[in-house]
Amino acid sequence: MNLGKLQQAAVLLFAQQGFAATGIRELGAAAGINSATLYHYVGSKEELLVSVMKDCLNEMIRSGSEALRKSSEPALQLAGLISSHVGFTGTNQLTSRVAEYEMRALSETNRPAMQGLRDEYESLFAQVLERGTRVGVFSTDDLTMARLAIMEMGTGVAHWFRPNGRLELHEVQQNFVNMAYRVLAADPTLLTGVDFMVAPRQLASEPDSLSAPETVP
Amino acid sequence: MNLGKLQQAAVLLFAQQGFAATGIRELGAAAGINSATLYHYVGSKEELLVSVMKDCLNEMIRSGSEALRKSSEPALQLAGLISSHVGFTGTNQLTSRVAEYEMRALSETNRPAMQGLRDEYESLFAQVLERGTRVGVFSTDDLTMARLAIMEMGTGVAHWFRPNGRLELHEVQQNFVNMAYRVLAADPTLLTGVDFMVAPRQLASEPDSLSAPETVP
DNA sequence: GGCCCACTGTCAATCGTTTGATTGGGAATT
DNA sequence: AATTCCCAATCAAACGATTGACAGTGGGCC
Repeated sequence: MNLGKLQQAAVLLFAQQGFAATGIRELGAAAGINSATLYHYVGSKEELLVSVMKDCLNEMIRSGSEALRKSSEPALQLAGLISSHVGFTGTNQLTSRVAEYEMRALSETNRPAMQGLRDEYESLFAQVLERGTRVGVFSTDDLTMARLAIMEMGTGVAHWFRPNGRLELHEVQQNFVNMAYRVLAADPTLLTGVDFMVAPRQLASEPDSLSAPETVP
Repeated sequence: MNLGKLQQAAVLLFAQQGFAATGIRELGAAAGINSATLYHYVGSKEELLVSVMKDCLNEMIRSGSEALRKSSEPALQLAGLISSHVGFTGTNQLTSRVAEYEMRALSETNRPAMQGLRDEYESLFAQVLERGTRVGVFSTDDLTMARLAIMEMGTGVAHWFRPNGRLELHEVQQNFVNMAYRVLAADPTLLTGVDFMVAPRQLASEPDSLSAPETVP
């Protein structure tokens, strides 16, 4: 037993039922330990959620920043950033869903810090879009709305992507870069022959098998 | 006191803290009644959630279907459908957020019916996109992903739109239609001089004042 | 002998729900 | 018009169950 295993059990249950609806006895049972033993690994139920969210957001920021460093051209930076975003979201579906949905479950003690990380991550997109617009590679009626729309559609990948499904993750990444380019009226030929793809890392908190409820299609 | 007022109080609390984290005493206090009185209006806490979700999804389907009937041209139908979707989401932010987030809170008794309504709504988009692609007004690498992306970015409006903010709702509707057209490589001149806009209705469950937590920007 | 890890058992608090009693005003009957 | 009746609306109180949390205990392992 270790924190990672506990996080996995927590993420699975939090994603399925929500933080508030998940009891610590349930968490313990899923992790194979007694509910009291849980307090040897984490100080409280909320602290467990915080550890998951912190790991998630930090990795998103790290991966996104790494993507930005691969080029100085805004259009290519955006491609890398979206590739990172979609790749991470597809690889860590449940964890990123928990990090998105359960922000409201945090107490006033922890929320500002987590919201700060989220804001920091979103600012990566804002910066790239602003620079790209300034140098003229992007064109939109409203840059703020374009940013929100692009981020949101990437985040949505967590809701429907299935490994071993019709599409490989790298295809999804590529396609979302294309769609974002269209939204921004960016020149898609800028991408030819350039490797902007970022290989996503799987978090310790992400359950291996996606035993999520599956209404077989 | 009536069901609508109760729904409003419920939606506000469910949107802020989630269904599971909201107690019926809290619900009663917010509605100005005793927790026991609540059971004269609804059979259970879950039934209260179901009534909200049912009203919400039914109105989304009704409004979307109405938009489709205003034209037989897929590109214009899509414009109306997106306008309806964004308009509804912006007008009923909290209600649609609850309907989206709290699907998992439903018991096995109620979830299939609600999920069925959601599927029915999504099929409106699928049909229009499929027809538009068939007649050649839309062009995408992957139609399914485009549909998911377009729907998701519209749904995201519930997360950031603020009445009396920088943008009017009709501007947001227009802009999202434009962005969807770009994603689908549709000809924007098809829209000139055509009134595809759908006026959104406010649900009884939607709280009037958006007294949501506001970290003043 | 120490040091972890895991257990049992228990705590007050809160959960969703039900009960029983009380109100007030409109409908029905006299 | 006066009286009786009814029923929706409301309440305080309490139900058993469950919650998050923790103190205390013991069994392995070094």
